Amino acid sequence: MVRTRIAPSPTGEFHIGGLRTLLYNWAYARKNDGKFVIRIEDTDRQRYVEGSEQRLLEVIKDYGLNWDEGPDIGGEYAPYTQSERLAIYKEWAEKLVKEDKAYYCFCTKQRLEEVRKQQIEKKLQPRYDRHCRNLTTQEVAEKLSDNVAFVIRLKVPENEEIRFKDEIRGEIVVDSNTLDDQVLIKSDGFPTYHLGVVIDDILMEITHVMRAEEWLPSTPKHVLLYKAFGYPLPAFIHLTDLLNPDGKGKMSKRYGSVSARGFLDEGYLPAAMLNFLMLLGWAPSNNQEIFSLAEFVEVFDIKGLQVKAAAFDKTKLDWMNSQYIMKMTDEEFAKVAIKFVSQDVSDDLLVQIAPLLKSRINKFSEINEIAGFFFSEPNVDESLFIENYQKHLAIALEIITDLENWNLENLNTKLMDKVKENNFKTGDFFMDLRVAITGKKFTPPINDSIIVLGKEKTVARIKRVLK
RNA sequence: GGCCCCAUCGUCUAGUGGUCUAGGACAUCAGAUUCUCAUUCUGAGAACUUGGAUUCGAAUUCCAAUGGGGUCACCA
Repeated sequence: MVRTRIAPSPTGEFHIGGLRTLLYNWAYARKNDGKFVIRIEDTDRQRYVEGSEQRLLEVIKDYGLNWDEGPDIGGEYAPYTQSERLAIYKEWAEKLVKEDKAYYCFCTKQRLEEVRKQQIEKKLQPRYDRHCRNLTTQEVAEKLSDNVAFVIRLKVPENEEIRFKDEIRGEIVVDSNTLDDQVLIKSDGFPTYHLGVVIDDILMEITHVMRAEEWLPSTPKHVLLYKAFGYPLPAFIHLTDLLNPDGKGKMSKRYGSVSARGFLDEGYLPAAMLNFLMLLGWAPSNNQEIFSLAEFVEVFDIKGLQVKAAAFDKTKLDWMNSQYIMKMTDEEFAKVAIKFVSQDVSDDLLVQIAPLLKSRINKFSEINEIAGFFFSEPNVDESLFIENYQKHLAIALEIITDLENWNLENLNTKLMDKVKENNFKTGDFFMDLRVAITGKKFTPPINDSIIVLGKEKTVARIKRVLK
């Protein structure tokens, strides 16, 4: 049975790249009738952020995704929070020590720093000098009984080729001599990521480890650990990192929000975000662009995963989002829009203006800019008017005031009749009307807007301009 | 710097030795429709990093250079 997982740390907001990793893991489990697991890796108590775990779970739900086992719902392999599994890590690590695959290290932080400094001065690679690697059992026992602070380190074998297969990159070979004796258990008794992740993936029977490319360099250590514990390797799949829009460096806050929540707050639709994300680093063979979640699960295939890191270009995201917005019903549109409108407006009004806005916004945060004049009376800058605008407005006012059947078709014909009758330039006439009503030169169709706005408000706005 | 990964239009990508005068999408530009803007439609420009090797034939295989990314913690 396929079992995938994501293992986020509660250290802040959930990163958009993490959401993509989650999406692939989720889809792969769904496609293969497997299980998708969320495990909280909270072994760094320094960086722990209160409440972030809760927010993480919430944002995943808000994106419309779910999980089969996790810290909140439990499961067969509970607990799913690493800080609740400390005894396991300790036991497993001590077993490694007994088998001479790991060792106690009593070096102080100061000594470590000193060693590192000297290595750098001598232009050597900074790494642990294995000072404690060959302590006698006697020495270890003494220090332990003296309560000297310690860590447990992995005894990386010498002169060994470590091999593993990445499902999308092929075989990767690393010389064990380039590896440091990784700390497994920290002096506070918590495991490091490397220990925790391997033990839990073994215990939780994770079959496919799909994670970001940044983990690739530490995978050899994990391979060593799997071997040391005597378990077979899972399938490793290293997903490309997400790069900044200019392709320079891992995606950072410098170019805007990078949190999964942030994009929702900006007015991107969950389905559009997911659709955009699935195509960043994965492609189907048939060039299809728009995918529902269900379709994605249907066609998702590890073979389509990219090996080259992708730049996160918001331009295409905006287009993608606009596609989803245009497909919404007016009611769906209103339901989302109301969360972004800065004033109190009725649901009914939003449903009415929805058809005028759907093709005009890329994301919902733009709604006040494009539709603000529906919600409150705009300021009108007279310099926007064309010469002799009073004449245009006076005529329009007359027509609108006398209009009996308040509907678009009627308004269109009556207005156009007058335009022809007076030999106005159509564009100029409507531009003046537009500016008087909205205060802007770029707006939804003006007659449609007038119909929604109603006679009373329209008349008042024209009169206000005419004084 | 050591180690690891990678390299097709500006961006996301299709492409697994001949059908590639390299396809699609976004973006850009031009045109059509239109009361503005947008939508929609039509069209255009735009790429195989370089150098070797293998082969009758290479975007596709191999090697090297160059370039980009990642990683080198008692963080994940």
